[in-house]
Amino acid sequence: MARKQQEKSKQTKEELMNSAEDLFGINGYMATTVAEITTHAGYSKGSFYRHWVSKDKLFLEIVENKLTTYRNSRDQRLDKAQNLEEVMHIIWDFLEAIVQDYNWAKVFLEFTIYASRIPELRDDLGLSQYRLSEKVFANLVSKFIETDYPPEKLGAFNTVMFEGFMVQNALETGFVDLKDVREAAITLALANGLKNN
Amino acid sequence: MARKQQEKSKQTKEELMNSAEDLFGINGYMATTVAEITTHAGYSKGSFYRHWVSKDKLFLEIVENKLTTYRNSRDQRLDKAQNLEEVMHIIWDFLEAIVQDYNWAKVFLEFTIYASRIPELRDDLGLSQYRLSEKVFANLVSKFIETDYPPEKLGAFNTVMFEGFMVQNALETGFVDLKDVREAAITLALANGLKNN
DNA sequence: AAAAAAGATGACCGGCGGTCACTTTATGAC
DNA sequence: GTCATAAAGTGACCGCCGGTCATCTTTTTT
Repeated sequence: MARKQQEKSKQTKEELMNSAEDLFGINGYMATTVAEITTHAGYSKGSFYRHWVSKDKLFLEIVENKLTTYRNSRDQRLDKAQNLEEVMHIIWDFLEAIVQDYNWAKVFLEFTIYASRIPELRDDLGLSQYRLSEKVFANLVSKFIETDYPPEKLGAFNTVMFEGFMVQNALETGFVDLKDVREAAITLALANGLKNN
Repeated sequence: MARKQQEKSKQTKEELMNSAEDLFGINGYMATTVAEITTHAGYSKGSFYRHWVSKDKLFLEIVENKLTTYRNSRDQRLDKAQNLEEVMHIIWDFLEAIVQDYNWAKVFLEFTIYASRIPELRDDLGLSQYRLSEKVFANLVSKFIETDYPPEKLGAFNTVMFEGFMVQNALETGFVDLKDVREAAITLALANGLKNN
């Protein structure tokens, strides 16, 4: 059995991922170098490429792990929703949890913009496991929509407003906070999705 | 008189700016190199740094020029606005013009996210000549707001939704288009800013 | 015509993501 | 225990980036 080596390899990969997660969260994607990631974890630069083919792919793997975690905690609560407003609050609790995780949402936004210029990476990010959940949002709200407003648009406005907020937040303009945006998103959803509101 | 030299210098700078504007619009900020900008304009790399201290500062100068142009055409129309909905349409005509200019809004978004990690650059972008006009928007809408909803927030939601749309647009997710976002922004403004709507 | 000033050049620098020949360590057959 | 094999780990090296600067070329001044 070559178990000891496999375990060591797995452990090294985890140490590198944790190191990367720390550094990306603090300094952002671009400003974090591969050499910093490996040095911070106690390895040399060459070790990195035993585990990932590029810095980009490591990032995608971290994103996938994080989003999976968030989605699990979100989905546990969804059955309890009774109306459109409650669904919206669960969606925004989910989005708020992302913001509060180490500035991770800011890093994700940075990577998203960067990736949009690289065709292969943009295609990767279009896959559902890497995206905020436009389609899931659409399914969630569709049960409670009373009008003929398209649920996929109503769902997508959540990501539009969330990502717009992230841009403002990145620049620290201070005009709006997350609570304002959450309220605005709910106002908009109720205005479009309910009759007589 | 050293006029001939000054004119030549001015012309070179303009040629480099035009070259940069073309290439940024096509390939984005990061992917456009200084050497490409100078070669495309018919000069060597060293010439660039006679006119700007960095690639960043050139970009800021282009942004300032562009925003000044947009604002002028926008401000000519503002006196005619009679109510909140008309003001919102003028604001969104302004934002729409930005999108339609060579994908420039996408490039500006890319630069904004990049700059947010660099303190000096972030401070520069916070200055009004480089920003979409949260405060101007606030002044515009405040005349027609009937509720006690803060006008600066109502104005800022325009930039939030616009920049959120830009992120979606950069990824080509295709869930919402600019018309949807414009309508949503107006719905939101009327819901928050007018009574009995 | 020659000195001075300004414009233009490209080799060079440190640092980046990524590569690869090499060293070190663990494994398993004997 | 010994030793061949394979996997883990290393760091010099590559091409390219933004930015620098000694040098060359052209224009202006005297």
